[in-house]
Amino acid sequence: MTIKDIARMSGVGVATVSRVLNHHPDVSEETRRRVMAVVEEQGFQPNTNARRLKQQTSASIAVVVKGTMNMLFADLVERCQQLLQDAGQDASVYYLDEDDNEVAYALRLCRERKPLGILFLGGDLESFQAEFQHISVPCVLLTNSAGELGFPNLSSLTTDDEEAACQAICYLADQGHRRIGLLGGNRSPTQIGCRRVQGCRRAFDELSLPFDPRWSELCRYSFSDAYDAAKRLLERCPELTALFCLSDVIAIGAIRAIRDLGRRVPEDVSLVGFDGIPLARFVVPRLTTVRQDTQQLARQGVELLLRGLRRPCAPVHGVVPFQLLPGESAAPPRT
Amino acid sequence: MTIKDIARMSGVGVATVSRVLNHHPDVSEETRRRVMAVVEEQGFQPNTNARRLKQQTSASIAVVVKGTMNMLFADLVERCQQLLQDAGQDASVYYLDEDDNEVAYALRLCRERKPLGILFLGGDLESFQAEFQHISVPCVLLTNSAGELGFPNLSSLTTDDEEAACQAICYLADQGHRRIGLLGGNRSPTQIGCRRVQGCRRAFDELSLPFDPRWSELCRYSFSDAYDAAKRLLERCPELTALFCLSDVIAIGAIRAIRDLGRRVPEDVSLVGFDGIPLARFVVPRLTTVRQDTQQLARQGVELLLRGLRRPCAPVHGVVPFQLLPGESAAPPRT
DNA sequence: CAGAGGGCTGGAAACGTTTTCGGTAACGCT
DNA sequence: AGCGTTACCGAAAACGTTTCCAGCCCTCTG
Repeated sequence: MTIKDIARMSGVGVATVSRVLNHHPDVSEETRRRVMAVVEEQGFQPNTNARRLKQQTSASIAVVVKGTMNMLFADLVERCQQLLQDAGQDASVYYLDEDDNEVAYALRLCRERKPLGILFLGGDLESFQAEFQHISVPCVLLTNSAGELGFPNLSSLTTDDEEAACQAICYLADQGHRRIGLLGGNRSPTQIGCRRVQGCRRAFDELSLPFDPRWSELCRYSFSDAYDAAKRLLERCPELTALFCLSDVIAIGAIRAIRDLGRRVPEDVSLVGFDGIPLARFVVPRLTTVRQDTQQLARQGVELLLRGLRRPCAPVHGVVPFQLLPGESAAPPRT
Repeated sequence: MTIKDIARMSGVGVATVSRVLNHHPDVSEETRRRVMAVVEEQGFQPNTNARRLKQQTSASIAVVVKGTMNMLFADLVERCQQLLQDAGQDASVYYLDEDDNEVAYALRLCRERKPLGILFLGGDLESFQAEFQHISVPCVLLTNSAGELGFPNLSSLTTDDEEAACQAICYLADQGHRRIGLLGGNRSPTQIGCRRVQGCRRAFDELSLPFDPRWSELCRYSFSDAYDAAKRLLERCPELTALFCLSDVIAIGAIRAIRDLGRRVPEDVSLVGFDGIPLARFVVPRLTTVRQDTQQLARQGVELLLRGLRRPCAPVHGVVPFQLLPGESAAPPRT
């Protein structure tokens, strides 16, 4: 059953059927009705592949998730998918390792699947600008900023990582901590990790706190990597009384490590996380953390992408609010 | 950049390029090399839409995830997506609430998106047989069984929930527990919850353990719902010395509740979870749990679906192995 | 009444593949 | 030399749409 059959059955040309199906204005009301009648009766659905081949698009949105272990994204990807679906868009989700080059991946996607637009969840386009300029569909980057890059088809939405990290450190300092370690940030430090680290530095400076570069350990966003890194860090630097973890997942790995070292949270080591995933309220002890607003992130991000889809428009680089959420994992150090 | 360009650049016909790309045997080694060189150099990727139009195979696989909070699915969906992608299939993921009717949803998907096949992650087709019979594409149901339903286009893969639950209860009984509570199973008990509960009953019978219906509390697969349910259960029945939770997420919510009640895990209340999510090894205390083999589940499930895609074949209803993973959350009760 | 213009329509050319079918060259055999 | 076989290859016909373009008919204007 093709458009041709419909044309024959309703006594019109294929072009007219196509026009009816696409709600094209140039077709008389009477013809439209006649064609639609046949379409309905036959339960005809136009062939998606042919349609897409001709239109040179795949009619779906690609959601590229980088750093899949980060539980923040689980929430985010679900929200985005929901929102896109509500807007009548089909979304294909692609999960990438932290090691993968997301832009190269997206580029391949563009060639193979021809998505209408791309939603990046996490990832760091700054490192891959060269590749990115070959991507021409509208893109939105969530949880990271792409403002300085200045691509006309790229918007971004992020939490103010620097300020949030700064406040987290201040929170710990307020409690009396003076030797604060840093846990997280990729092996090859990403922009996002950098911004948070920078916030920490600013706090250290403002508060005249010491910072020894040895007090920092890089790790991926996974429980087990964080576990190992936390062990290394605390064995190397037992003088630390607090740790700022660049994500909640990392913080949870660290809690386990601290306990396995025979120390306690928060009595011996205080902990502040980042992200505010639902789990943070339920682990023992409850995490003190920076909550990113995933609802805003998803809502505005999808909005931005949809707008770019309708017609090209100037890129937006927004910041969504965060919230320091006190838990039980940070307390004054024992004297 | 099309196959035509590649043909021109490597001085062969389009048919030959196509043959090379499709690993067709009828092409000399020398020509193959020459063509591949150009393909690599240009980073050429054949147009999926054109390919699919010609091959008469359509669009993509729908992955319908029901019960998104269950962290087991986060892992599973990612694995499935990866495997499908490796097989050259595009996967669209759809997240559903536990309240949604997944079959009605899939039906709508079939009308609107025309997926090639459907992979159900979680969900309970038994309740929606009437709707399901209108779905004609090949389907695979993961983590639940659909054997008794006998649909020719529906395969399923599940852990032996009953046996696993039975072993979990035996494990607790071995430690000396005699008053064991049950936590989980949806408000409207799903098939999967039923099977686990049935396993428990069998264990109770075999071990001649008492079971008071008041010792069971239903809840969804979410931290907060589990938290509330655990509180209700333990306040109502303080005599319980152990809880079998129908998922790890529920167990984690329960741990929090138990602590907030001023009791300790495992000293006052022992806990066994279900699923074996990565997090289980990192929470405090480490969860004793039943590990479902997500790798097998995903691999075999995708395999089954792909086979059904190629040509209709008899449905398979498999069982994948599980493993009781001792942690620190279950210990002998204090006398 | 001629011509212009607008509303509808259908034919046909794309879109980028896969695959059939026939053709060429090389080779071995009688 | 003639023939059959084999190994490779290219032209061209699909696949089912969308869209450009040309054409028709009508109405309106001068």
